[in-house]
Amino acid sequence: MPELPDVEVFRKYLNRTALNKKIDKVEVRDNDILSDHSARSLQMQLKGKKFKATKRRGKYMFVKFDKNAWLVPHFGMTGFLKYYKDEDKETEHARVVFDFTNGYKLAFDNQRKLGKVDIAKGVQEFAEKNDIGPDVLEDDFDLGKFKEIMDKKRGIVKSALMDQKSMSGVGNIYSDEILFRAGIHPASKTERLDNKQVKKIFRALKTVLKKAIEAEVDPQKMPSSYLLPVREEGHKCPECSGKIKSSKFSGRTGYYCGKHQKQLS
DNA sequence: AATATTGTTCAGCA
DNA sequence: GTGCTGAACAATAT
Repeated sequence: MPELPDVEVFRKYLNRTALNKKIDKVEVRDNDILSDHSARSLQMQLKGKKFKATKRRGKYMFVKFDKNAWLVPHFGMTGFLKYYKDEDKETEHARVVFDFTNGYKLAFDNQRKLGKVDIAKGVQEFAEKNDIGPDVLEDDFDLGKFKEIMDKKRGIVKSALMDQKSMSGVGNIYSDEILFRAGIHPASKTERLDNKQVKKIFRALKTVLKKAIEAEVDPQKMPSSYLLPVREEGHKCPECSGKIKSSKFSGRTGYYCGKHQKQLS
């Protein structure tokens, strides 16, 4: 699940549930999830504090709990947040649980343990240290900037969009959706795209991600002309008379329409 | 039972 | 050194 729109939805969820509640303790149920710091130091730093504000950069979420101190959840391939009170509401793979003094808890659920919970001094500092590119939904990520980045990229365009060092936020699912809307084949070489095509991809990128956030990431609420609700091999293309195909691109399975997304030679 | 999976990192290669 | 690709990682579903 967790690409940019998913993380944005989780961030808003945290904002309306766990913000400004006093933290009583932190339960670390799986140490794989922690980055460098220990469970003990996480507990010591957070006890008695409140989550004060949230930010997001690409697929990373930032939760402020002190001056120059942010919790940084990252979900990996699976995961979400859950705020609850009763034990029986607890989710199956709650790896880190924040207990609040009001009796509620916030769980960082992460089935496959590829997610991480880190601590940073700030968004900028964390982004530089971890080489995370500009967030694609920021206002200053405009067509000029996108063109500049794409000009430097080689290889298949789907991978270029998914390279978090160049720009952050787009993953496997949404790169498919973006290229589907732009009518570009996922395996097109980035260096072969003309200005018009780059512009088309840029437009699609902004629209698709915004729409997904609006739809709260529910495929059923996405426009019916989108690929997402019908992302399976052999399905009829919602845009034209073509059929949906799938194939491996740089090791990831991508879906596209065999008719209106033509491969560049 | 082998194979797939929404992310990131790193070895291998050009 | 740089940049791209594919395997590995973990746990579960089909």
